[in-house]
Amino acid sequence: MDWSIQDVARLAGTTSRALRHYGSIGLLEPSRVGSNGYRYYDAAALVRLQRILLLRQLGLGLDEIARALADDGDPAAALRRHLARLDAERERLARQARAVERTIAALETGGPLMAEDMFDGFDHTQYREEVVQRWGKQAYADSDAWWRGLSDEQRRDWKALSQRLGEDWIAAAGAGEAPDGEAAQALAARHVRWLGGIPGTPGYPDGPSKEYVLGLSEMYVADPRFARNYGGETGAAFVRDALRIYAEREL
Amino acid sequence: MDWSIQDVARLAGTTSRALRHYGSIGLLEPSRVGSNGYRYYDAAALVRLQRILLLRQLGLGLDEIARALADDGDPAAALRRHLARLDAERERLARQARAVERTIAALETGGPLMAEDMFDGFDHTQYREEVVQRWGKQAYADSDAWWRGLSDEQRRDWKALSQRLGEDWIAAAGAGEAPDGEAAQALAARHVRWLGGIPGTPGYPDGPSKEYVLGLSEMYVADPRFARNYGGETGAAFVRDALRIYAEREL
DNA sequence: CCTTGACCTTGACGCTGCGTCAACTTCTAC
DNA sequence: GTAGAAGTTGACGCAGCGTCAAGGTCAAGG
Repeated sequence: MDWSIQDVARLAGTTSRALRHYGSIGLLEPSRVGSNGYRYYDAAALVRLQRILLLRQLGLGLDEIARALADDGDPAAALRRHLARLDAERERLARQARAVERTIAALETGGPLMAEDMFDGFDHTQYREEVVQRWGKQAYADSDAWWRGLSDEQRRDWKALSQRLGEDWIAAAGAGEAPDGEAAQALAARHVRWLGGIPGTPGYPDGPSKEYVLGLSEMYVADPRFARNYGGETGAAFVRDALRIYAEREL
Repeated sequence: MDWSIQDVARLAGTTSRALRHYGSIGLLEPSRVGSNGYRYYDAAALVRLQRILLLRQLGLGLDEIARALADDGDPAAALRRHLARLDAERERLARQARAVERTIAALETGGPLMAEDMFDGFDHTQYREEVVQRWGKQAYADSDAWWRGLSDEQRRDWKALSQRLGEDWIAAAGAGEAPDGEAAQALAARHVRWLGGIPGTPGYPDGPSKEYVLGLSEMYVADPRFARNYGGETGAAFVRDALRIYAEREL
């Protein structure tokens, strides 16, 4: 008992083209192929197709569907991963929407700021190049959209927070604390939480990955623009050591 | 005073490939091209590039950016349209997320419902084919995701609401009301609001479009499955007439 | 038996916004 | 003069099919 490709498409509410596509990528093979090349599908194939279509409607990619439906795949786990992605995407869109709103407001009150924004942009892009190189364009665009979405007050708060963190690091280094000591490790934990609040950091929103923290801490030392925030080269080295220890222990 | 493609890319924080792409689609031409084929950009081009990149970071497509930056384009209007799209997309994702959550819950409590869901799906797809034909796959997928995202209680509520609407139509038709009378027009308004609550309807979430209402009302008459909900062919004709008048007047 | 029309096949381009080779020419500096 | 950096024009790749194109197959009717 089997059906032609058109029958199946109608039954399942999809198209014959999609079925051929699924066949060509090995996601759903016809149960039988006639000597004339016609594809035929049996009930088992239909069940599998229903599962595929359900997962598709929920927004999963075909490769993930394949993994989820494999013998050792776990559909529920795949769905949970997907849910996390959906939430992240939704947050991204929310940030972008806020950025768009503020841009509209700026356009309407301040006139065409889009040109005057230039130099701010240029200054900004000294960092951009590096961020993009190290962590990808998406990361930069995300964090930039996040920044644009903040209000002036929120930006002030953020700057103050960042500055206090820097000052505390400098103070700790100046006080002769040990990088693996309690004070430095507490600062490291604060630093990682602070990082986690920046969208676009790899691993957001679960918190930054170990590699990211390690790479970043090296950058603090290597790059004078960052090092300056932590009291120059020696201060940055202290930050790096403390972060490295923290990352190895906790991440 | 102009810059090479690499200079511009670095200054603006993008890549030479992107600049060439913008050139090839006519979005940003170099201000000058050397006899050797090298591209050079002047300050005006840089300003335009900054605008382009700003809009890109806000998520606009290149074609919309082109329109927004054209002489007769309105950047603020483009941004507002974009904002509406962002919100719609966010809602879509929210619905999809809810659907995913419920599917996870169903998977974990009821075991593998994904197969048993089949027949419900098959029954469902009697309509699917037509909905897809008339209003596109996206519309169907949206409304299906919406339906899956509802709780059992919400579904009961929805069904009750729909049924009451149908009963009220039948009652009005039976009472000999005129399609352009106050009672019928009030029902039509209710009907349109009811439609507007179904995601995936063309025009959602602003309310259904006039064409959609007109087309749908014809379908109520033509298709016995829908006509049944409104008291058969004569009842459906009454609904159609009332809706048509309402649509012409109000939409 | 032949035609018509519905249904099937494989193959290939299109969409979005570039990243990423590839193969070559040109400029710059030593 | 030559290495190396930077420039050029193609062209493929990605996700998931939609959409021709060109042609073979099959059931029904004249």
